[in-house]
Amino acid sequence: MPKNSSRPGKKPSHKSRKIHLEIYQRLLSRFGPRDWWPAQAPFEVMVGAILTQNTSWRNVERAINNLRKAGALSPKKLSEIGLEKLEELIRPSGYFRQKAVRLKIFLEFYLAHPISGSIKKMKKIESGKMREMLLSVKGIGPETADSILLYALDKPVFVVDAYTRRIFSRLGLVPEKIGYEELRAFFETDLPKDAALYNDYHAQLVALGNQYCKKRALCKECPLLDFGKCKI
DNA sequence: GACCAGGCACATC
DNA sequence: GATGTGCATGGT
Repeated sequence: MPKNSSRPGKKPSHKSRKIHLEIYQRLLSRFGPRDWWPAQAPFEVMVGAILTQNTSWRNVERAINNLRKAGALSPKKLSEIGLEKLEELIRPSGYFRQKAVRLKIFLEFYLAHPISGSIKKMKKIESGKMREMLLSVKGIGPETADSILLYALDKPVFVVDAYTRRIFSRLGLVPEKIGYEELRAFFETDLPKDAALYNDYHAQLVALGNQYCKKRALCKECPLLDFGKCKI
């Protein structure tokens, strides 16, 4: 099987599905529907997915606002803008030199055949194939690729991030050093292939992570504290 | 002032 | 294959 495109062929387990749905319901009743990246144009979501690499969303918003104010938040404008100007605009998101280059490389990919700058064309490409294509772009790793697939293209791909790993390993449901693909399969194997569910579930986990599951434990009032056996 | 945040590529062993 | 390192701003 090609690298990164496989889904381990584990049989779905009703028990784990039940655990997921119970966790999700609990988060949903605490945080309400997260409505993540709802009104944003898919292209903005893709830019945000790159800018948010290892960075708080607050800082990404500043960078995106700068791009918007400069009229640079379109594929054409963004590809025309100079590298130094782009660096200046996205500076608040951190790693600005790296990210400016990554955005430029991504734009080349996005504007060239077979996508030709069309979200519609991207959506038509089969999910696994699109994932492979995204992963072949320098600067796009698994989480960024999956964020684009799920939040920009509505593909049912579960996004795994640092919070996901921390939360589920602290709950004792997965090993602390579980790999990205393995953790993704932990969700995708046992849940229906439902982009809306994956979208909100992941957003709920980030909400939980932000408030109650930072590196330094913030467990007080965590809605999952009594769930399973949290190790903290 | 130290630590952390919605990663990734690359070097080294 | 696993582990370490550089990249950088802004909040706590």
